[in-house]
Amino acid sequence: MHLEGRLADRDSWTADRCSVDRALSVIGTRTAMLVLREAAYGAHRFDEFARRVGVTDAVMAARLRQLTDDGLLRREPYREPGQRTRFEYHLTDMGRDVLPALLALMQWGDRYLTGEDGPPLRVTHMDCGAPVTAKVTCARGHEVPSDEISVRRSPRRVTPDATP
Amino acid sequence: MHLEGRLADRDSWTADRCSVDRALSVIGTRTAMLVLREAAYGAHRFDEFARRVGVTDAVMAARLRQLTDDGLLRREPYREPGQRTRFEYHLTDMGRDVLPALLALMQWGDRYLTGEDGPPLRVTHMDCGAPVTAKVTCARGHEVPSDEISVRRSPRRVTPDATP
DNA sequence: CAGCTGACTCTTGTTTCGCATAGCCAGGCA
DNA sequence: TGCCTGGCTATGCGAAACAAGAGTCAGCTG
Repeated sequence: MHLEGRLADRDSWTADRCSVDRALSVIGTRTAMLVLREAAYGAHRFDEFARRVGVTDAVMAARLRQLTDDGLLRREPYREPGQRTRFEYHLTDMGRDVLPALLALMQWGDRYLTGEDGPPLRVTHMDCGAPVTAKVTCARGHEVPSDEISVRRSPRRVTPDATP
Repeated sequence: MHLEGRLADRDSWTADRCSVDRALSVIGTRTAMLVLREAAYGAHRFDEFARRVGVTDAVMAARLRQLTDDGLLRREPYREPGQRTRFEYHLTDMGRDVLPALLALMQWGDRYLTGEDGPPLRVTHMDCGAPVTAKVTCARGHEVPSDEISVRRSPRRVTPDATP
């Protein structure tokens, strides 16, 4: 990673409240990530989340509430025959877009933290059967190693008033 | 995401101690991620980490120790003229490979959690200048949306004893 | 030698996360 | 009516993360 422009002098700035930090304040807890994992696997209902994540209903209620408040889940009423109305939890676009981060974490864990019998799950592309990974790529399709990444400050958009 | 084979019956299994969970137990704290962010930006020395992450030296000492113990950082002695020997912290391969997850988080934060003035940093490919993102792709190069992802259990490799 | 500095370490709160337990409340069922 | 069940809430507790401040220790400088 190469810092460009004013960023190059690392003594002159800090990355406080950067996007990584902000993201972690929403999905930085273990249970938040695991709830999103289960939602990606297709879980929708309270008891399913609680059982599969392996937490008590109190913790799960708190986490589901936080994630809906933050906009990653959407509550939808449902009604089993002979039961009262309850709520299901569905991923919003915001929640679904955590998937790359989740896959990147899984991949890293697969690679460095599984015992000798390797990754427990295999993730593939349904259409072609090839294994799926989270890759760092540029918009032109190159896979980008860390030493080819350039970081600079976004230009402040001060309503540029595009004169022709 | 589609669960295949025995996984399809979500009542019959739970994903406890999956790779996501394992990964979170190593890099699941806010400061661990931020230390890796700074290391990716090129930080090496104790006071630089402490200052830029914005934590006390006590917390930083604990975090650097944990990350070196876990194998994400490597301690290397250095000596400033007229100073005693001190240590620098460098990313190992294991640490560098967290980058995709870090970028995915940054990207997600950029998209959903920045104020109206948008992402603070622009990340590009040095060679071609195109923006860099963490994408979910298959080995054949297709970009894979979440509904085209298939998950199944890895075949247990029980020393298959390949008889010809 | 005394004093200083930088990298840690130790101690003492405070906050947050998660667990355990108990209680609430709507509706079905006896 | 009373009981049961399943989401959800409330309270109290232990563990961990982090802050704040003091202490340690090696080696340089005066």
